[in-house]
Amino acid sequence: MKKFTNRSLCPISTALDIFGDKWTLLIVRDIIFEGKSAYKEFMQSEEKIATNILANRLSILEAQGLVIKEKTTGNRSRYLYHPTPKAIALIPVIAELILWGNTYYPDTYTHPESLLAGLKTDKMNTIQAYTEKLTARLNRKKDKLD
Amino acid sequence: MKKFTNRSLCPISTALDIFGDKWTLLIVRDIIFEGKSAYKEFMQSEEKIATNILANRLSILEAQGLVIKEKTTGNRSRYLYHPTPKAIALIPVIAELILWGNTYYPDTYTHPESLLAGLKTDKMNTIQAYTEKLTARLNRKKDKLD
DNA sequence: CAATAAACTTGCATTTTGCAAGTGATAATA
DNA sequence: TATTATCACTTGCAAAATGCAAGTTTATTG
Repeated sequence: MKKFTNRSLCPISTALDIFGDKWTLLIVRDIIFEGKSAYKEFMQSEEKIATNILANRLSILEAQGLVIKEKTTGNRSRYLYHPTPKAIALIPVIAELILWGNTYYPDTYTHPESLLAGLKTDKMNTIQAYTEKLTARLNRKKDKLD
Repeated sequence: MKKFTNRSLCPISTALDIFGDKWTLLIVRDIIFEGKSAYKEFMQSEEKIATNILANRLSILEAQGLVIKEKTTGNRSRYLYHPTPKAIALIPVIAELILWGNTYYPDTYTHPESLLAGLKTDKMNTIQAYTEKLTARLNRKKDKLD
């Protein structure tokens, strides 16, 4: 089990204490930009995460309040992982990562392709659009529970 | 030795292949925002990086073209690590990390304190100011060599 | 009700991390 | 000039994390 420790009161190191590894942000990417929500879907990503690592990271994301785990009934996928506002707030971070990555490794690309294009031509609006879309979806979910 | 592998052509995963760990970005933080350049200075950071990890990460940063290692003479510090444009281009990523971290962990703070304040009140200008300052310093260094 | 599938868990070898101690080269000091 | 100190590491080793394959459990479909 990966243990959680706060190494300092630096916001950067605090953030890295949570997702400073090779896998966690890829799961967030899948949830936020690819609309994935099932365990199986995360397993299918190109980077081939190991199943025990995925289970571990999902539990950390849940414990840190970045995802909520929903139990469904009568469905093939029995659990669904949804982003919280705290995860949605990572969109600007990931957006800058995408731009940096593609600047220095130009043969990289995103799913969907329009994401990278959008960030290049109008970063602010692209970030805002994704943020609002996911926030709206989250609010609809919340309304249903009332 | 940590080995470098490209897990996919995703710009995010490509970026994480380089600095997807708990330490690398903290070294970049020290270089960029705290003006550190000597091995000893990195060792003194609050997070207490182990000396073998620091040596390993510096060699990776150098190999990936994020820092250049300068040999000095007649000085106390015999080697100095300077950021390349590729490292300077990480400023927006780190800036967003700072904002995210401080939003969800409000008792965190930055060195210098003005950095966090600046990002909160005028993100774009703060990023631009740091970028230009470091780029100018880099160019002065380059001129000297001509 | 048997077979399939989803979401894990377990076991184990390999790799990475963390900690302490040691080393070699240069620089300051007596 | 000899000695001491400092810097930038390297090495050794125990502990933790990762990667891979196989197994388990619960629900669902034919």
